Amino acid sequence: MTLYIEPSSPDPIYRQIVGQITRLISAGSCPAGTRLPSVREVAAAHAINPMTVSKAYALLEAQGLLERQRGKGMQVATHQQAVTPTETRLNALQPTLQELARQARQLDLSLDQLIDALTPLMNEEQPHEGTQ
Amino acid sequence: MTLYIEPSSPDPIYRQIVGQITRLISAGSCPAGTRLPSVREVAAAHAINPMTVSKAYALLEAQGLLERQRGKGMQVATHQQAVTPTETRLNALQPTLQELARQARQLDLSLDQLIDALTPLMNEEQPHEGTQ
Amino acid sequence: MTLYIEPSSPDPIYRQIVGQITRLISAGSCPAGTRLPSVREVAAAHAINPMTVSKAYALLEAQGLLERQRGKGMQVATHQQAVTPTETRLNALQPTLQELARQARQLDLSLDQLIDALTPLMNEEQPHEGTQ
Amino acid sequence: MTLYIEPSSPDPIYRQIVGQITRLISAGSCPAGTRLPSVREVAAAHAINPMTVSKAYALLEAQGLLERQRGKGMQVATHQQAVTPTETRLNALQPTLQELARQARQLDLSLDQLIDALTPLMNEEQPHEGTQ
DNA sequence: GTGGTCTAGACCACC
DNA sequence: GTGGTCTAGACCACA
Repeated sequence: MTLYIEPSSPDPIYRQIVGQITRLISAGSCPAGTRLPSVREVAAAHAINPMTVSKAYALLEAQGLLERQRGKGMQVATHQQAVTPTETRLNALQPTLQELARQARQLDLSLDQLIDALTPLMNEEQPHEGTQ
Repeated sequence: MTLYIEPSSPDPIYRQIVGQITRLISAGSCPAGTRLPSVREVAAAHAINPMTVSKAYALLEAQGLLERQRGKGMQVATHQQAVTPTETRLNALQPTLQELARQARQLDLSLDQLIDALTPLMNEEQPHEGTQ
Repeated sequence: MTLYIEPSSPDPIYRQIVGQITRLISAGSCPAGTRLPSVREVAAAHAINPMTVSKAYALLEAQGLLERQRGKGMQVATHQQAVTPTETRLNALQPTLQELARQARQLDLSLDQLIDALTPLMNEEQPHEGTQ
Repeated sequence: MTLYIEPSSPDPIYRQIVGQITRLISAGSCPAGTRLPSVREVAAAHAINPMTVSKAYALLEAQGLLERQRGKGMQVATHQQAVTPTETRLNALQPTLQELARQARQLDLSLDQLIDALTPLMNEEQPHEGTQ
């Protein structure tokens, strides 16, 4: 459960956190019950405001993905499915896919060119991942 | 040079305009010297405030993509290359591509699954849109 | 990083701000990372509308001279050179120099006359100003 | 009496015309009675709007520098001094000189550097001159 | 007709 | 606290 924050990203830090945790859970990388790093840990590790981390956790709790254990921090909700079905995970990717397709069309780039550009990005050994 | 505005999009109207024009220019759809629709035209056509359009144009001018012709409106900067090379256009797409790859890896989706999801989006006859 | 505004100047306030900050940065007076006074501070200090300051900052950001730190204000872009080389700074002065030379030639004034007129202006202790 | 127009200059076309003619007259290059090219000639020669030329001529007439001869165009006012004294001509240059000094100080450039940059501009054989 | 400038005010998002 | 976004309205400058 390592998070990667990009402070200069166009999308806000709290949303980066929400997005990453959401995806890690639905991919099954964090089984139900997994303990999350504390707000302070995350804040210190990335030199960001604890309020920002707290906001992200609160949103995830409101969505039912995380559970708060008083005095012990947050954990992945126990009633979480083991793994979200592939179709559901693809749906979660739709907005980004559509955004990409839109920009590619405006830039007059073909599907093949897209695939060529995407392939190395998917294959390369990434530390883990980045912005969100 | 038709613009498509999505007022309810998460990203602001002026940025939608900036993004679209930027891509249209680099795709070669607007050769150097092309006249842009007037601030008032765009504003009236999309029922938005002229200031919003003006702001987009001012930013594009600051970036050197547009030039002002006093009393005659704005045009695509004359020192603009006819068409931005494919490589450059692919570079412009990098942030979105990386974002997609990161999300896909976090969701534990494969390159093939990505391609399958992307293909229909690139092929389908898009009605016309362009959030950015 | 003190700004001097001349509300009655022929050139607009936002452009005075843009011009001053641009020159301060290229003279090395504001190393990369320097925090800028907040929009509201500047607006209050000079009794001008915050939007006017904001516009100047937005343009400087579009030119890549400033960076936004979300929730913390603006700073001089980190990829900014420590000090712009003399040659570059002289280049920034070229338009004004050429303008001067043109006018002087039309007025049938010699280089020596120009220098005599310029010398006191460069030596005098300037109170503080900066139309742009 | 050749004019040089720079449509993309920051200062408006009509002001370029006014400035050039004013300076040429005060330098003695256009003795009293010299006929000026017609509004249409100037407009056609520089592909600018006749209204713009007309506005410049009207301003010069209002200042007493030009006289309108009905049906025959404009000429340099007959009561014009042969040559404006040097001091007066230097005064006309003051705004540009001050602007230059201000920018140079903000750019942390020295008087000597200014002179070095100015010297070639004053010596070079210029077609005649440019913007204004 | 074109764009520009500034103001005032309301509201949002982020940290 | 920071900046951002948009609106509405008034007025100016330029061609």
